[in-house]
Amino acid sequence: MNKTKEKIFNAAIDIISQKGFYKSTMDEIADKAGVAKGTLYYHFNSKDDILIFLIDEGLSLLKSQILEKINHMKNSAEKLREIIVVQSNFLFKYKDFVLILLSQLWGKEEIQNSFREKIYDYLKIIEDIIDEGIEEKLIEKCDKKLLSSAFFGMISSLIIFQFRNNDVIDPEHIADSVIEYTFNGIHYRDKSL
Amino acid sequence: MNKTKEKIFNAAIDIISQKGFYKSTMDEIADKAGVAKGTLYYHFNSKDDILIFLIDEGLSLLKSQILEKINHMKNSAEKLREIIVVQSNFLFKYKDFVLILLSQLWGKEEIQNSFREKIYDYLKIIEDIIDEGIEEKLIEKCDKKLLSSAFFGMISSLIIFQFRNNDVIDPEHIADSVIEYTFNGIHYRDKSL
Amino acid sequence: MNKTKEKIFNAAIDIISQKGFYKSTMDEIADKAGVAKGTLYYHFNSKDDILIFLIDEGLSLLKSQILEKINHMKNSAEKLREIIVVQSNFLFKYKDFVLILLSQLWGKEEIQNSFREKIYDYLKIIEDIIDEGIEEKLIEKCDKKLLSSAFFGMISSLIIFQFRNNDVIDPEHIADSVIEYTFNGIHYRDKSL
Amino acid sequence: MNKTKEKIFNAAIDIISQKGFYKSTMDEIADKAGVAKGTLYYHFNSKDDILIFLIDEGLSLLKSQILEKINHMKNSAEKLREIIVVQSNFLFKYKDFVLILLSQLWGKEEIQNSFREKIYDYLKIIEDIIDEGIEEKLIEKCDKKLLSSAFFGMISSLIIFQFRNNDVIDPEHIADSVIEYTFNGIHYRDKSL
DNA sequence: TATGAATGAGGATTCATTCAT
DNA sequence: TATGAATGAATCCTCATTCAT
Repeated sequence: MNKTKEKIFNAAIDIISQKGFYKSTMDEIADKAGVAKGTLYYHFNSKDDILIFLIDEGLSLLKSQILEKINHMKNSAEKLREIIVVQSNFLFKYKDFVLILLSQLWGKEEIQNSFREKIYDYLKIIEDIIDEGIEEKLIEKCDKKLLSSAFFGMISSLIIFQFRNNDVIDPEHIADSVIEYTFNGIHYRDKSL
Repeated sequence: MNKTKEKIFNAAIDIISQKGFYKSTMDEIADKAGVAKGTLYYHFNSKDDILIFLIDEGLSLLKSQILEKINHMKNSAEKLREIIVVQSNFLFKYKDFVLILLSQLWGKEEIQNSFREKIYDYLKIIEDIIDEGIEEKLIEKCDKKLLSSAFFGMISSLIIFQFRNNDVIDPEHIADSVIEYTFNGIHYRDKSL
Repeated sequence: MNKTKEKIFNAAIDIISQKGFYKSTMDEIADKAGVAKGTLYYHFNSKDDILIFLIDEGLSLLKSQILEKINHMKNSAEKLREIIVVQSNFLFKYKDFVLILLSQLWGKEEIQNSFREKIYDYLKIIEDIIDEGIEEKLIEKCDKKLLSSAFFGMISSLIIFQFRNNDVIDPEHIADSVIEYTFNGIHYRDKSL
Repeated sequence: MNKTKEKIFNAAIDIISQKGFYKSTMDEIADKAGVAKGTLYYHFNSKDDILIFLIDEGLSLLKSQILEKINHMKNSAEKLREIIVVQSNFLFKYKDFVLILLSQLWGKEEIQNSFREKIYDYLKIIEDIIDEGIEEKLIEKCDKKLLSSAFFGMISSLIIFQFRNNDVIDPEHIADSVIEYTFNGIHYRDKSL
């Protein structure tokens, strides 16, 4: 990504997360990037193209961060814990990107189908780990597709929690809570025994 | 809601869930509803106004369905189970509405803030039950705001799971799995003992 | 004019003078009049028709007020003086009507041509008096059509003066000044002689 | 003003004077200007903005014409005469502009208030000269604000006279008559003495 | 006489995209 | 590579008018 394209990339994240994809205009993005509108079309084929590029870059980053971390781990439960941590941190570091992504997952149009396909690729990573965990008897038998969806939705929607609390929350706390919740559930267990 | 307004309401749900709010046009909605474009504006102030009305009606329905069910329940764990069941069923029965709702939760504009406020109201119901459950020692101590967000996100995102499986899924199965997951977590427990 | 029509008439004057004819809507006029929109169409054929009725009624009133006053006057200079007084007072008493009238005199469309024709009828009254005055050697020979136009424009535009001074002006003072100006001009005359 | 903006400017004057501001459409103006509708919005923010630009340009031109002429005059009576001449000629040369201006002076909306403010600026020029004239004992003491309004209205409304006579009038004749009328009034004076 | 729900033609405005420079 | 003036299809919204009651 050269200098100009990067300026556009950052401006697009900024503007689109602020106003939503459809309410963002090429003018605004160009303005924010400090380039002429025509320049956008030199680097991207269309407005949709910018969005696709954004999503691809963001998801690639998330995937690579996760794979890098869990690469040399052996224990699948540990891997899942790490994914929760990485995804939580990613949520806060790249909040604007995540907002754009989440706003695009619910449509029935072709472009949104393609975004969901990319999410499925990501979920596959999680599913594979769940599989491992089941095999290793670290994780209960379960519907792994269902679980990975739930897993993804649970963490992502925490961004709503973040809105509600005006951004003053601690990613560590979130990750810990989600790990506890995910592994042990909310059922009360008498610890006095 | 009179006859005409209801025709518009149904057409709007249909069109907007299909194409997304911003790609839906007033012409299409009017066409689908079988009324003239001007009639839309006789019953609603603006396109936004239709969306707001949709969200309000949908969330009211969900809330009333849940409150009706848990009204005469005593056990808070039972109540949470019921909420999972109702919300899961709602997800499948009113999939189109849920898609519209989910697509609107991630923006920073005033209208989306207002939608999130309405979600918070809904989450309050869940939080109160969690509180009860903690008091009754049926549920572990936890961050209830965080948990209710996670809870909502987990169930909602199952709609992605549904997309992935081309709609051939069983709401019962989903509800059961989510209940199991939520209460006991995914940690393997040796049942041979 | 029956009760309902009068309510509409007054509401129309009010709304149209406030927002201008084209920015006024039938809804607003009906609202202000306290009747249903359909009722407007029972009493008038169209929006234009309301405007025409307004102008006709207003100009008739002005004409009748003037004719009543100058009817038994003999001296044409006195008559002109009286016209200035009446027209000045009319300007302040029926300011809203005058504003509507003045806003309509400058177009090239058929309806505005018709309004100007009505103004010409009014100017004829003045011209005839000027004629008398010239014959009686009370008024200098002049282009009476030009003069009556100037005369009308001069008084009417005083409404601009009124705007500028936030309505706190004295019609008497205006009438006196215009009379003095009209008859003697602004040329300095040495009164010490 | 660049080439395209000038084309729009001329087209707007033409169309708006013909049909009135509110009955003129952006389509018509674009057509007449020989540009696409979007081009109008590249050069102006809105339809109102075109009107404001028109009024500003026209009044600037009138002011500069007058100031240029009276700049090196000493005698204030001469200056007033010159203003009458210039304004009369302007009336005929830029009849379309004057019609647009006059149609906009009578409303109570913000935009019309702003137009009147601009007229007040113009009237100030006249007032100052009246002041000078009074000081130099060339003009009788009078209410200069009232007089400048009357003065403006008198000349402007001659456009009605022009309508009435189907445009076949002589600006020279008008200017002469108005000068005579303004300075000496219409009172008969026995010249045989 | 009076109502007000429904209409639909009309108009202002937006904005992604193009292209000559 | 980069620009920005120009485009015009698309879209929201307005509002005078109609008509069944």
